[in-house]
Amino acid sequence: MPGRRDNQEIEHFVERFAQVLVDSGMPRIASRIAITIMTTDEGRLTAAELAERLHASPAAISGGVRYLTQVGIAQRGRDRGSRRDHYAIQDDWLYQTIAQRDSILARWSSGLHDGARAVGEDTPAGRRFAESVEFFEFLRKEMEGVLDRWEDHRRSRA
Amino acid sequence: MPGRRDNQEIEHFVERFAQVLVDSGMPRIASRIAITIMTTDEGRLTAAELAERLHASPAAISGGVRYLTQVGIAQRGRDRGSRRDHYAIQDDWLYQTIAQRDSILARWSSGLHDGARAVGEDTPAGRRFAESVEFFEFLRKEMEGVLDRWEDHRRSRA
DNA sequence: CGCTGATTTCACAATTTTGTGAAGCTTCGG
DNA sequence: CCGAAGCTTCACAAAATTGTGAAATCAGCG
Repeated sequence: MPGRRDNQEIEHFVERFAQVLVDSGMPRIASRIAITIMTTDEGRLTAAELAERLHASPAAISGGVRYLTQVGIAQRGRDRGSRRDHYAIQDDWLYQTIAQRDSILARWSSGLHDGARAVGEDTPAGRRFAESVEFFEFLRKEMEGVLDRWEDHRRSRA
Repeated sequence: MPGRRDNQEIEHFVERFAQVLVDSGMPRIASRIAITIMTTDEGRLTAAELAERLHASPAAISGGVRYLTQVGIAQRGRDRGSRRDHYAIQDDWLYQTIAQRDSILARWSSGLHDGARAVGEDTPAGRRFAESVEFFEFLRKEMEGVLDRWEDHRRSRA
């Protein structure tokens, strides 16, 4: 029967793509949780469902969702009449994650600025640092534009 | 005496900025090596000099420079008449590092594409994945433009 | 209120990462 | 060729990360 969900294939996908996110610095359990939720049509799961699908302990789920809610990727919620929390991700959480990279670029930029000061702005090494600062500042400005254009693109498609 | 190199301040800077790179996924020792070389006016150091400045073993240096040369950040070289290799970084190694992110975006994109297939392209979850694929493909195209504009900007300034 | 199920916290175990010391290999100069 | 300096490799130790089990806490319902 085509169109039937193949849970084993989904599990495989989750583990594989989780590694991609882990390589980008997201904690493993948080990556697995976020992707697993993303594979559901509703975009939400309870802690117990997550524990079952991921073969992980409630403690691990607890830690993972804490991370995800703190960085704004997931929100906790609870249905009326239920005792279980559920966790939902925004449809555009990957976009949000990329958008938040601006603060990372800022960190690089200011770090490099410190480098220029440390070695002396008027030295060859200092000029090398200054050049890098410029590059990262350029990047930050450009990324703004890129994200704006994506918004336009997306809206114009709807 | 102003303009004198303050080695202790430079050491502090190296360790601090190394953490920034580590958070972006670069191995610690490689980060420290790359930044230390960057703080020299010549843009190059020998393995022995690196070991001394970083208080690290020759083995650690060996592993670090192997990483750096493999990813194209540093090149090994040797002066005529010397027995020591030295390691140099490109002035634009940070630019190169960012430019290489394209392959990372590609990995995300293809991973998300797999996700759409795994859950079924015609499901709500599948559409969510498809949207993300589009976003990352958009990003890849835009980044090309951004880097080109940086090149122009840089050239026009020289 | 007190019971029950859900979630969090905490100490610890398993795993992974990272760097060291020592031995081995390579290369160059004599 | 030989000696020595420099570099690499390998087995292991130290440290950090990550997830578990069990106990504690919390929340809603009767």
